[in-house]
Amino acid sequence: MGILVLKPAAAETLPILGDLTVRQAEVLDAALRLLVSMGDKLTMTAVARSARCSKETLYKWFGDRDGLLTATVQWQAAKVGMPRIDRAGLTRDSLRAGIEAFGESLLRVLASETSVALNRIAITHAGTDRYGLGAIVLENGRREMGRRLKPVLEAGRSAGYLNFKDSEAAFRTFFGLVVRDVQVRRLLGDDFAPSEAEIVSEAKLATAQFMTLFGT
Amino acid sequence: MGILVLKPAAAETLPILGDLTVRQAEVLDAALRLLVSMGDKLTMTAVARSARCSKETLYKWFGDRDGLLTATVQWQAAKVGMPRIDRAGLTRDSLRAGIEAFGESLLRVLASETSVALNRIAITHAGTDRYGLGAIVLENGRREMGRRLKPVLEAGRSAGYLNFKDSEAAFRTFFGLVVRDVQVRRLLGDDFAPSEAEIVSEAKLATAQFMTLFGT
DNA sequence: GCCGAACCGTACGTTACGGTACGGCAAGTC
DNA sequence: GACTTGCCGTACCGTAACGTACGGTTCGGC
Repeated sequence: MGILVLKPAAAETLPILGDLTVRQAEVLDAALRLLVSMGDKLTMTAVARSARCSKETLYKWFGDRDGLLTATVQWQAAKVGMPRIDRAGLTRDSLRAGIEAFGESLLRVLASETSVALNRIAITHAGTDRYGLGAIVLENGRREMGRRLKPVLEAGRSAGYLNFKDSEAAFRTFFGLVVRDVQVRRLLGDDFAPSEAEIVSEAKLATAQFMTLFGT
Repeated sequence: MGILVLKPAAAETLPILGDLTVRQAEVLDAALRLLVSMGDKLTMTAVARSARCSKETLYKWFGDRDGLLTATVQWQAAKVGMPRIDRAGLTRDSLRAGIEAFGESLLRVLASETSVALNRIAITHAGTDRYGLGAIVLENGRREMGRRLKPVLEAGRSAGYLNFKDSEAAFRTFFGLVVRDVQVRRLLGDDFAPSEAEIVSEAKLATAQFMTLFGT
């Protein structure tokens, strides 16, 4: 539906969102910047001006405002990279280091201005839009993180370093220990933001706590 | 500002928000119901119709749309009750039970439809409104919870049952252990919601984990 | 160098909603 | 019983943003 069935006649395409031209990607990047700075007050005219394209083109490509928003969110969500942890040659230390690095990355992303803006827009539209921005953010954010870390946790369990019943529950506990109230406070506009040093030390602490709870 | 300096000439007032008429409270209740069902798409006309009052009255009482929204959020936020834990005759068991009850209540509130709607609207408006809905929700929600639980944690430490440096950090960890990804997922429209039994058992687990990390 | 398609820039129609103005009514006061 | 007060109901205005239409322009293909 909508954006996913785009069939651009042009040449160069990007292997994402079901074929986007580079021009379309540029437009989405512009939209993303505006989304971060203007939030939901983003207007079609502003996007057109910022991306130096016509509104007619926007409507032709993305259908309507929701379509553009959806494409933009998907575009960014797909770009976010969570580290893939190496499972070969697992030791207690490498496991711990891997989990810690993952926690750092998680916290860094969730505290970022872009993530906050994206989640804001998704939350705003949650419940009352047909494209399901919330579902997209959930799928590419929280769910994807789970998919990345759980195999590692299970490998750690197989190696006898970790002890838990349900890897989903273990992941959710790790998520809670790392993120705590940071995301909600940022979403609500609390103007605190963890420094890079704090991100590192908080991820370290959370990992230590996680190992205390689930380590053998 | 705005709503807080209301000087209604009428007789019966409520000891909140700087004196509200019961009629005004009725209007706010109606607005709250509409806020839950319509979210940010709530319209002044709809509120007026639902509360069976005129738009003119709405504007006279609350100034403008943001004023009404702010008053509604404050109205509800002030109604939410977190348990005040008894600090007298503290034992290991009573401490644990108190923390656990607090966790239950916290989770129950944050997972509720009303809380989700309120936080959605506050997040939507965060950063770009002059009344600071986000700040209000933060102050009456997350902050107030901290103010309630921290004295208890400190009492537990004084009694030698708990061990931590910073009570704020300890509270944030407890928050993370209890809430985990529940609030964000609900905000994003994930249609899972913990049952009452799950709320109880999750709070119990989180408390146990918290005691493992900070208990003596 | 010509053709057609895609695209730009912009002006315009439409709609929805915030906010205001005004007539009427019911209740309390003198 | 006239006056005041507070509120309802509704019609109305202004603005802002969505979505469309159209003439002019670029650009790839031959």
